[in-house]
Amino acid sequence: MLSKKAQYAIKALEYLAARYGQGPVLISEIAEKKQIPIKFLENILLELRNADILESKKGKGGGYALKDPPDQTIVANVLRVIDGPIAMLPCVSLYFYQPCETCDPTHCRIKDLFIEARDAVLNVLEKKTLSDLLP
Amino acid sequence: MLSKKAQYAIKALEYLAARYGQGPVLISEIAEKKQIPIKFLENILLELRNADILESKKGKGGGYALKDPPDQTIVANVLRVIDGPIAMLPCVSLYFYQPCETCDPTHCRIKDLFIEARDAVLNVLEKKTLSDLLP
DNA sequence: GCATTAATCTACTAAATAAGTAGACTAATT
DNA sequence: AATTAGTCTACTTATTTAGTAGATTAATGC
Repeated sequence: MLSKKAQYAIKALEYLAARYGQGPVLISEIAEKKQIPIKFLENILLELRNADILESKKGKGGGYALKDPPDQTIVANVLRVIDGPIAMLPCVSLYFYQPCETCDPTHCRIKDLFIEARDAVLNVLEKKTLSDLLP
Repeated sequence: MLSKKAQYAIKALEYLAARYGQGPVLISEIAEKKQIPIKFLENILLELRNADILESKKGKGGGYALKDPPDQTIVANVLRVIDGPIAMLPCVSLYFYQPCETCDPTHCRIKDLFIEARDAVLNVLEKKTLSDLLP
């Protein structure tokens, strides 16, 4: 399951995707329209900005905007920034790989199974972008 | 990510699949061979038994065994028993469905996306059985 | 250059879940 | 009756999740 944080992130990005090319959007506006606790949303947007998914501007006329066009912003990357690995086991994760201490590294059938599962999800989430969330 | 509990469950079941048809296996044997804390494993096996995935026998000559043959024991069901939903959002879960309060129920593009992701994983995990874990 | 606006940063707190443990109890054998 | 081995109830501890508070910094407009 995605965390609440990741769910909020997707909703906020959906909103920013709809406003893409129209200049910065206030955190408060996103929070109100998408019903997200504002201080929590601040943290989320900051993380997305530090991951180069968003850009921000301070002061009057400031706010947040997508760094790249909606069709360039890949859903899998968003989820990785907020929730970490998409794979179901550390030993089959592409971006958060960690070797498993117990299982035989030469050939593990459990590993094979979860590589298949991982590839199946990634085949969807790596191809989907924020533009797929727009009406 | 799967919980440690689910990872232990898979390993224990892999062991029991290899011993299928050879009578009950002791918890202590599984715990030792698969390097799982024994008291924790007790809880796990009990949950799997209550979910009709395992059967058990008390007293001397007792232990745990698969209820059905390895090729009838579906991995997706095992994961659901231990970790709950496989879907990434409550509103797209088949067995643990919960409506989302905020989003438009008539048509939600976020929902559509995560239905696609869910179907992709289930297409793997519903087809795999414990016999796919055997050598 | 000062006031205002709005994001940034540091540092918490509370609640829930994950991971594991302890010990008494029950059922089946011998 | 003694032994064996799973069952049940109830904890504890650590980690993560979800959210909050308040001071700080940067940009803009006058």
